[in-house]
Amino acid sequence: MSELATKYNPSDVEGKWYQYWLDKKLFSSKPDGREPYTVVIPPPNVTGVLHMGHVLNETIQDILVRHARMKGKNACWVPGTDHASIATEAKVVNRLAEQGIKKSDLTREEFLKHAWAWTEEHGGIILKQLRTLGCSCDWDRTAFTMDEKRSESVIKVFCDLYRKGLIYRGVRMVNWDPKALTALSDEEVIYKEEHTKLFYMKYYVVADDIENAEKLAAEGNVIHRDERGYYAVVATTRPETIMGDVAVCINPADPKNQWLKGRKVVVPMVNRVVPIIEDDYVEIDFGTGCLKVTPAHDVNDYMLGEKYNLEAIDVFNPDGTLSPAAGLYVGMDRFDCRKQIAHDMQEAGLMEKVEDYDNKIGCSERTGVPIEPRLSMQWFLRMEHLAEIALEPVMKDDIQFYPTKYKNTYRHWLENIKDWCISRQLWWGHRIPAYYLPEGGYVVAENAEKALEMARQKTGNASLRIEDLKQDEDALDTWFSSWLWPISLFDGINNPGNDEIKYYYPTADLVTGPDIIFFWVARMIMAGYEYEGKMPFRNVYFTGIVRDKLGRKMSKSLGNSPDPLDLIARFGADGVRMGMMLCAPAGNDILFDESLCEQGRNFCNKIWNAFRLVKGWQVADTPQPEANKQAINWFDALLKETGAEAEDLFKKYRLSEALMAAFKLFTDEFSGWYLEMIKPAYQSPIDRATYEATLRFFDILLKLLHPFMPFITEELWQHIYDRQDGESIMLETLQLGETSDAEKALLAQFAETKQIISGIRAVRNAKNIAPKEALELEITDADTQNVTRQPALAEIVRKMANLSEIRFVNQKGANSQSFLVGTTEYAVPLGNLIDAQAEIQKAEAEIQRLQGFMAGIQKKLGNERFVQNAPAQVVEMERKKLSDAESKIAALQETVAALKQ
RNA sequence: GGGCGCUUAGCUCAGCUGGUUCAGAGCGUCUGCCUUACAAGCAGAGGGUCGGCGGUUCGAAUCCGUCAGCGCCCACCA
Repeated sequence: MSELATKYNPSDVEGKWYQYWLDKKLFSSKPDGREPYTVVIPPPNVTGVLHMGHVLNETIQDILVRHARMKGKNACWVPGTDHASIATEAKVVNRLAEQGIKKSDLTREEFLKHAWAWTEEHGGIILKQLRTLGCSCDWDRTAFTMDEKRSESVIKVFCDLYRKGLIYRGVRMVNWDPKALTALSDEEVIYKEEHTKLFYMKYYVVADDIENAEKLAAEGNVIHRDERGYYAVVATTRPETIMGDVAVCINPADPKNQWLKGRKVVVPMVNRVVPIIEDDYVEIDFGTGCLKVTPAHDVNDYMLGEKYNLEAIDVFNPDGTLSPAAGLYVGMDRFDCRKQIAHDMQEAGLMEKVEDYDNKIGCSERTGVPIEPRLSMQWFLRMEHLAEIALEPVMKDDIQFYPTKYKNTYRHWLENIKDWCISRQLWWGHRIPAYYLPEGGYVVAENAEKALEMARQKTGNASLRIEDLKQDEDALDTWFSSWLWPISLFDGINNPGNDEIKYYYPTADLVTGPDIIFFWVARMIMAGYEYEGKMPFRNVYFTGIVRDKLGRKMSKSLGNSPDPLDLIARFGADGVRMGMMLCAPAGNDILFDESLCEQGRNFCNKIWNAFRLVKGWQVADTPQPEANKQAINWFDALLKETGAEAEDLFKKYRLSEALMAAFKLFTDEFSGWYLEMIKPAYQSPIDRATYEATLRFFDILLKLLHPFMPFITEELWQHIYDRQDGESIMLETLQLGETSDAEKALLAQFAETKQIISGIRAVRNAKNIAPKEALELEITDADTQNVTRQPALAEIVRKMANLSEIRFVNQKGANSQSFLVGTTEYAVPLGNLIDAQAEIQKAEAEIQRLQGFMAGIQKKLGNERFVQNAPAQVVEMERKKLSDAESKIAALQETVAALKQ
């Protein structure tokens, strides 16, 4: 190790140590007597590839897991992937399309064969990528939401909820994705702002004449008439749905439209005669106050349809083209139809006007296409009960959210929850275990055999065969499997109360993005209480969204997302991890910039070089200098103090601050101060006691840093001492203990010592004196408690500031430059380098400032209400400030006097 | 349309229930150094009337009100 390169090369060590950890099974966890610490990975999509969001998320988890492991806990981080039904199915469909195969030409079995092939080909790539990041997952536990155990769990839970009456089937208005050809849950719809048009269309009134037209107009009615007759004007953004119109609705209190009450109007183009109905749902001030009612294609219209018993005419095919029921434009895409019908109505004189309009359109989260509200038969899960059991634990902080602001979001959702549409018209997923009977009706059962038994019982027909039953074609929503993840990973659904679930559940921390708080977090809490009677995790750490330094979301289309593997290749995994963590306060968005990784890499290099220095020393059995002894005591105290600070930050999940504390400890305190204090003169050996203490410090520092930077810390830890095969820093524990009062005093003394040294260096800098040139220091004799009265500290000051002498004097000589530390003045004699005039000016300015400062305090102390009301401590502090300022002024006045001589 | 959050040095952020010498950190900037661990470095310095206004208080970055800007979430105005 004595001929180490001056620069750390991560690629030399990362692969080596990861393999070592794997070979020695260091990530593996089995239940034992230790306290468990469990984390389940938010399963990435099985066919996904690593992006910066993952890097953030998995780095945080790995830090927490490694930290817990080093606290002596039995850490278990379970990895796995999600089948991501709709996303994966879409990818498979696309690939098949490239090969000229249409999904509709395949049977379910054939399609699934392709899907599994795809999954095997691409599946798990992301898990391999996590290894390059250093993630310490127990890979033997790798699970998949569609593997055998997890699938069994899902089906079992479905059946259970069905039997409890929480799952039902029915025709409802659902969010339909015309591209994926499936229903979606409300959570899978995202609203996008869009510039559209508002079309004002003429609905002619079925009446030759309107009696009292003038009187009605005088009362505020707005009556339209042209050469063809009277008409109502209906505003819509979706003219292509008029073929499904079955009524026009007005607000009964709308003065503009009183004249329409009880009348009938003709739907343009289709010439259907429909009634005017009245409901106060309609906003009087929107458009013309006339709403066309299309129960099959709008949630609210559906509600009106139900209320007034109107027919629902579905004018669209599942793929969003016009259906035969439309009668017109059959087969045309809904958006082409919109343009066409608008044009045709314009031609036919049926369009009053067209305005620009900004609208929010619900789009499919996965395919991006606008959602079509559509009536269809779906499976739903009732949520009232589940919402109820999931709310309180979060409100009471049994489950703690970081940051807490998400509690509000969580509560709001649960308090306004709607039933969960859990069926998807997809093949890739868990098939709904409902079996339809030949004579109608269905049974729900874990498998076909059980279903058959139930069917025979239900029908009384003993000759019923399995082939007579038809299983539901639909699959379950992906989240219907992932909501069981913390339980199903330990097989708690299939084998309730087994040793693993008893030991590992509830898990400790969940790390995830706030974007899936409803999709996943809330539902895991529901399932946790419903099936284990306990919370699934104690803490939820919500990460922010990774953005670029301009604040833009990272995306493929913007091309602003760096490839994590490329970053790792350039900066090392430790460098990337540190770069990520430096900008990652919980819950805040992450403004990521490559230069942060550079900082991480530089820090690795710093550690590396500190190691080179220490390991390069010759060791001799010489007596230990007193100064070294004190430096060691000081650094011991500092380690304890910083260790406790970092520990506290860990508890608060302020990981970037914990890292910063460790970073500063290593860079500033250890490298900048401690090593410089004890560093032997060039080519001189170091005494053994100091050397060994230094190795011990290095060992502790590496442990402190290990959760953040696993690779370099392992590499160097292995080289500090001779280690046994199988040993690893990740298995070490770190206990530093409390700082004693004596140590606190020592820390204060060193703080002062450092200030003196910095003061002298500042003088050097200001006067451009080379570090090699030794200086002298004068301190007033009156300061009997000065830290430099201690020979060890004086020695340190001498060494670090390159002084030839420290003198205690009655009166300092002329021509010296001075500075204050606390209330003590330190003077550096500089001979003719001193510009007396400038020094006097500086000192006088400082005196003036201090006098102003004193005046303020005196005023405060002169205020009776302050002295009466403020705590004694605070008043005392003010008095101290006052007397300190007085001393400082005295010292400065002395300086001025000396300079003026 | 509701709700939540944010606004502190050039950038990213700490500053908890108001009071430890006229506000802190990292990065960047500036100055000087190729000093025999590290120029991916060292030493030092500069930089903020804590978004605006008003209030409570002996005392406010911190509490209250209000305005402005930004962000997020929820919501059935076609």
